[in-house]
Amino acid sequence: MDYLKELNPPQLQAVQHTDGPVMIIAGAGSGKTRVLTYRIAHLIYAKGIDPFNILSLTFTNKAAAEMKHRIEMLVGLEARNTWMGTFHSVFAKILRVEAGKIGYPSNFTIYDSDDSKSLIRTLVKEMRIDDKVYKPSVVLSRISGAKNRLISWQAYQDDPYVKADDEAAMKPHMGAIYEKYQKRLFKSGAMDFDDLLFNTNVLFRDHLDVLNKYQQRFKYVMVDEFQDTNISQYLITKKLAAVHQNICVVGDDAQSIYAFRGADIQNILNFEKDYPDLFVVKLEQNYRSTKTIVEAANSIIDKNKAQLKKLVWTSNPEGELIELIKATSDGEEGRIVANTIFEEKNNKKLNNSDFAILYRTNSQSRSMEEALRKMNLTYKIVGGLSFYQRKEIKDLMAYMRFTVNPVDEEAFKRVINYPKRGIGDTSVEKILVAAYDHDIPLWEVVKNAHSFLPGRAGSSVDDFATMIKAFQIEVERKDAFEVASSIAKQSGLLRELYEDKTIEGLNRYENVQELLNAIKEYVDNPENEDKSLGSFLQEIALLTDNDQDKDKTDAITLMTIHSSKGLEFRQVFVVGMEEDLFPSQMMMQSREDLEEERRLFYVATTRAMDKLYLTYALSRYRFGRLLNCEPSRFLEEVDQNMIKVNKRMSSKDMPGALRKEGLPGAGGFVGIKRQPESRQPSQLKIHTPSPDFKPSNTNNLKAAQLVEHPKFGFGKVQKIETEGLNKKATIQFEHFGEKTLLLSFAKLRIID
DNA sequence: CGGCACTAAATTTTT
DNA sequence: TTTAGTGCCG
Repeated sequence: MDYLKELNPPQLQAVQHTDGPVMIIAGAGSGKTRVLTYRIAHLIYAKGIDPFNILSLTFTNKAAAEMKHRIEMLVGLEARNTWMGTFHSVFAKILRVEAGKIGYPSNFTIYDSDDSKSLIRTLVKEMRIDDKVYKPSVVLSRISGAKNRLISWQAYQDDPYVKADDEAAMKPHMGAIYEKYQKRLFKSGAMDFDDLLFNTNVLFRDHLDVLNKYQQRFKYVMVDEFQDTNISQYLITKKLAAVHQNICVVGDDAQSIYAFRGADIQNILNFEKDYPDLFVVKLEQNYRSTKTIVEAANSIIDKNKAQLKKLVWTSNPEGELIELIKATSDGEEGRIVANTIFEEKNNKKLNNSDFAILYRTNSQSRSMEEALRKMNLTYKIVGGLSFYQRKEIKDLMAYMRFTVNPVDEEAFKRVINYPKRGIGDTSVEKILVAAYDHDIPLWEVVKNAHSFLPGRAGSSVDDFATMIKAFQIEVERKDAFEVASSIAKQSGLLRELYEDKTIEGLNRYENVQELLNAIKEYVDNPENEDKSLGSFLQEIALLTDNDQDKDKTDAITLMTIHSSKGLEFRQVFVVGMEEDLFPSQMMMQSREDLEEERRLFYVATTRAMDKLYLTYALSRYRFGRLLNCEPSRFLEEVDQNMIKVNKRMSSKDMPGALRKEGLPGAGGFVGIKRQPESRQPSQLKIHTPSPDFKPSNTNNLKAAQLVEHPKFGFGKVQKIETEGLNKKATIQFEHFGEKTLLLSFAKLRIID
């Protein structure tokens, strides 16, 4: 077969070894997507496998779409029948079909993290506990962490170690919030992102007939970006593949950048244990980048201790040296980048789309945008504040959500008094309390508002209910687009925006129109069989605008390094190479965190095909204040032979020299010295944690290590045990005796 | 109940 | 710097 000739030997092995468990370790730029698509094509072509029996899981909708497209080119339209999508979207679809089995309505709402946080905020308020201690984001990430490890709220509360940890962290109500949160979600007919995976696990655990159905269906299972899977995801795939054992995972431990979200590199290591007859292939030849870039990237990742050994190499030409650029301010950094792109475009006859500007945090896009605009360079921003996070979009979506699922509390709170219809906070509160006290569905209260709310407010709610009922009737008869347009008009939302003649108001109005266009597109797309509003909502909940990149215009791409994974560009600028920004200060709590940041840097550098630029500024606006910055430690970690310092810099300003002597003044400002290496607090405090206490990542904690616990003080690790999914450490504390703590939750600082 | 003015917090990454 | 949340007054 022709297509097999286009593959190198390891790639060929990966494609042809179709049966049994397979792990493909794919270095950056090693043709991973090609292998995956060819493998699927091979299954269909050569092995005669029905596309219906193939499941491929990815992490982003974009990756799924891209793969689908490429397979279609190889195999033709039949490829549409393979199941391909993100973990979240595939299992949301399955859950939608099977929802009744676990007590959910099939039109359940999917809460995004804003909804989740808002719910947590109300719960904390209701419980009358300190909202400074129980910040929504903190609580949510704790709950999310538990769910990713498949710890239910019951298990959470039953575990004495978890309790001890929460108490030690001065957050004893965490378990109670978790419980209320889940119950409230259930009552609202809603699942958050983590529930989609958690509940799939529950479904497969409690309904073997359902599990069996999908096991039979998915004879071949493939997982892309395997290094980013969390335990919950891993167990789902493992269960699905348990019968046929045809599971193929593709990943690169060097590109694991989502540990903060529960991704667990252990999955890669465990994989070998779970499948003893595992077939492993390493793809090590890089087809993307120049020798310079590949070697520089290798020199970076070499600094990491935790990694699988592999040797990425390329036969591509040497290429240009990496350019290191110093700017005095973030503004100047932007101007230099814009100028350089302008020159390179002219010199090498490149398109805008050949360039990418990558940064650690979304907020850095601003100075870049300004500079690009001044040079009249077209750019597009990927990610950032999502289209779907805009208020006006969320408002209209909330109307639609509430129409389809009128017990959705978060949607209710958004729309009940917007546009203004004279129903204030007190009335809303009364409605919610009524539903809560009598334990009846929210919608029942809204429908019979007059019996709970006398007078004006009551009749306003009645009118509101009448309106929603009218929408619901439309949902029965019309497609998503017709209903959505009708909702936008009848609710008064469109009028409200139309009357706002400010520029932002105009923008908002246009955004709503854009959403309606998107719905029209959805309805008109023959691939979508179910054109109901409910179906659309389900789909849209898992979309981010990273996914809708149908831009035909030739534009420079601006995005975070995280969202750049899997992409490539001729020339790449990695900007903001500064200490505390990249590596991020928020991340710098342990060696593991630093290694994750370093992998992120590795991902950034390996996006470049021809040329890489690293830039940093000596000062930068943050929180509206001008701060002095220091070059990133990562700059020293790159093989210096691969770097040329931009002319603007004299050689004595090399980052190495800079770091030792502090920064020369930047426009009159004196560089700040890095925090003295204050790892060890010299004096032992017993009850109160050290002032600089920060929990370490304890994944690799070993016996005999010294640790500090915020409540129990200092201690020595006696032993580490693994019990199911959880690792426990027995620690002998200096003043508190021996304690056993659950590592996934214990806040421990490793003292090295 | 709604609007205005003040304060506090946010900028780590995403399904 | 910007946004979101809160409190006070009409």
